[in-house]
Amino acid sequence: MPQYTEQRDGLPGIPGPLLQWYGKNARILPWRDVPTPYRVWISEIMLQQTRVTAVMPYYERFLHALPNPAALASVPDEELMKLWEGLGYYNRARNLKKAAQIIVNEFGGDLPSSFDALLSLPGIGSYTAGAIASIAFGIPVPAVDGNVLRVISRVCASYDNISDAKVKQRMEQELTGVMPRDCAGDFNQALMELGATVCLPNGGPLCAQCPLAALCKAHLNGLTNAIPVKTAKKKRRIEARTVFVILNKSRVALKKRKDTGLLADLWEFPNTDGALSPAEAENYLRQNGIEPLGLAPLAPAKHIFTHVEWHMTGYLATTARQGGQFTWSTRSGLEKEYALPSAFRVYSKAAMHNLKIPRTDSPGVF
DNA sequence: TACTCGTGGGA
DNA sequence: TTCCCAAGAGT
Repeated sequence: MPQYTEQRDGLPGIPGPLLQWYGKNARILPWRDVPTPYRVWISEIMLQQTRVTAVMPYYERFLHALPNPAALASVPDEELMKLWEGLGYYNRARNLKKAAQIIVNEFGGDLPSSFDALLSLPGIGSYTAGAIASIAFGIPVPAVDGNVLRVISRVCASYDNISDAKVKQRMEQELTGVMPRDCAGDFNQALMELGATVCLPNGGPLCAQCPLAALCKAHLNGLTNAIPVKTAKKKRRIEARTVFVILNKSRVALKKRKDTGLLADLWEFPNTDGALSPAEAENYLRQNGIEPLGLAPLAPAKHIFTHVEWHMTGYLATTARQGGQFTWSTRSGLEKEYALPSAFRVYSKAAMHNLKIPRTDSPGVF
């Protein structure tokens, strides 16, 4: 207990210098412009495990297409996925829609203004509930994300494992005690901003620029390299797959993924386990109702997910008939209609390239 | 608790 | 190349 309170006694000194620093160094971001509850909500969901630069091209487009909870609640799933295409963690978008339906049906169309009600919505956990409550409603609750865990661990020189959920819960309690009541949103954003731009991970903190350097125990004791402590990540497994770009005139074969697991319910090019030889590839096509006229190998490709790595072999095939259990998409459909995950990007490019100029079915053109 | 769920950028 | 990881949540 003594060591515990001693570790934490630096926290009350944080708000003053931190808020002063934030006043001068806050980045100009689209979602900070007009922080309405809906806009803050959308931004916070997009930013989960996702960098600011990745969110930028999606945010305004999403807000324009779906400007309020009612619009989000009634958007067709395919349109929703297309808006989210390439951003990853697609369940975030599905949970947005589910939550919007609850907001419309149970909260009169406006986001609820209490931490607990926000927390009850799909896709909103303790961090996001705290962020919306504080930034959009001014409620003095913490919003502890990876940045905050790192910053506070270093300020306190704590060797607690920040991967442990209990450590996060404790930090939320402690921050509640020092949270300025009149500017909770700025305080939370300032902590995150400091983590994102100054108190960088992996031995890269810019302590010379840090407003908390004078009271940061990790900095004062040369421990910023060792803190925070985090559980090592598990190694990825490797899966070999063979992907088919099957063309018929100006259309390409697509298939909808199953509704569970990785990239659930998104679209894909027909593909199967293993690295197939040309003979095996031709066999696969016939078994799936495709009589190939031409078959040519495409460049191999790799796609890295969090827990899996796809090593892909590709084939470009032409067929005289739109057979098989496939959906045949035009170039326009590929661009505007079907949500195709980034994992298939190289094959999408190959398809687009070959759909661009209609040409005769000849293997020689590849 | 441990695992799943995407993607892209930087060291 | 390889690893880390980014404004996490759900199961």
